[in-house]
Amino acid sequence: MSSRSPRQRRHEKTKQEILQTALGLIKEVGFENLSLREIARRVDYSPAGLYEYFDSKEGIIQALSNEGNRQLLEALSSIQKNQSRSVTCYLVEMCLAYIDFALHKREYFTLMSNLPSERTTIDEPVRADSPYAVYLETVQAAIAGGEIQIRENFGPEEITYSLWAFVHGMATLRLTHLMHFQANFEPVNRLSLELYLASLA
Amino acid sequence: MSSRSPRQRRHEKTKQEILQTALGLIKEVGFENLSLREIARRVDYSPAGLYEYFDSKEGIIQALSNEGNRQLLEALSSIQKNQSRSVTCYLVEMCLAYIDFALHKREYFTLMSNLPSERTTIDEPVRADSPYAVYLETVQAAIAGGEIQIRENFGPEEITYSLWAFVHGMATLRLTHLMHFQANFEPVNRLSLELYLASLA
DNA sequence: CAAATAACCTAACGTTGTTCGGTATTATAA
DNA sequence: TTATAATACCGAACAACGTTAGGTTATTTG
Repeated sequence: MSSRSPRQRRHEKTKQEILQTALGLIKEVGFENLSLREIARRVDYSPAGLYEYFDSKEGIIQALSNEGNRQLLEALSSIQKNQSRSVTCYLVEMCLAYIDFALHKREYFTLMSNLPSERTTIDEPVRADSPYAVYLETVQAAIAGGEIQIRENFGPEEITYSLWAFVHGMATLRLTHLMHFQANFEPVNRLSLELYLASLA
Repeated sequence: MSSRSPRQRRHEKTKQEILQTALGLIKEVGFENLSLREIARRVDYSPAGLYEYFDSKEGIIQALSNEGNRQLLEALSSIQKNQSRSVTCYLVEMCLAYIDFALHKREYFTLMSNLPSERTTIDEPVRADSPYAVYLETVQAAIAGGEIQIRENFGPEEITYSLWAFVHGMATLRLTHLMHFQANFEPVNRLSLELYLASLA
């Protein structure tokens, strides 16, 4: 698992320390105020020293985005396993889990929102380790089980996209326009999603 | 309409020139790379000179956001007048207009996405000149016409919110994650929205 | 033990947003 | 019309930023 040489181990360790510090800093001051120099101060390095571990500030952000993607993937996958009802029910829970992740790990979410997918065409394969893939898989299971019907120009990918857009909208709205709105959106979100999924049957 | 004194007129004019220059700059280099000094270079002012017209860089962004809000409002309102079918049909077109605005005037849209609403509670009144108000009005018309049914914990505001989240998700996804995806999303968006609205009947 | 590599720092460069002090220019009031 | 006040504008500076170059020390490898 960990690299053999002590040096490589130390390297990996401080790399993680830098990342965790950066994450905490984002939590404190927000993504747009993330400062490489402040990270350096907190890990007790000179600004230049960090460049031994990351190519640039953007590199740190990239690494954190990947980690966030991994965590979101994990959050979504754990839903699929822990329940045992209809597939559509899974779907709703997964959708709500997406929103939950956005709200409670917003340090990660705001990072990830700015990164484009490398898939440029419907013909290209879906990245297996993407949240989208998890949704797609579940939608396909729902179709196979007859819980969701496909239509003209509205196959599994289109359905998955629309669900993703729905929850992504709920999440981003909550974090931006509605950031100061005092209310629990979970019931409304759940109901909306259930209604939409019902219309796909 | 315009202020009486020549000085005030000139002031307003260069203010607009600054805003337009800033807008063009955002179009060129993106919001995150907007530079006050570069704006100053292009309008042939010293950086300090701009502070006679705006309190800060943020002030310029604020002004542009307001203008964007005005334009979005106009785009949405024009839908309502030019058509003459069912209210639900209006709604779909208005939703698609939101996405259209986001894609074709993304300089404005990206600005606006970062600004929080001042409404903090469901009890506070809705700002009349907000896109949300336009949607809400139309949803209420649809309810009054019997095209949409309200439910427990799912009144006009909740329905409007869910629609807004839906289209906002479609718009932001298209501009971030799916920015390089080569496809026309309009048919899928339309179909999704029609299905969702049908489930509200 | 020598050579090579990795780790780290100081100093600097070119940016950025913003403020201060001063100088013109224009409008207002006597 | 002239004195006073307000506006418009700029040069210079400040503090902060991301990044790079060059150099020094520590560690690993041959």
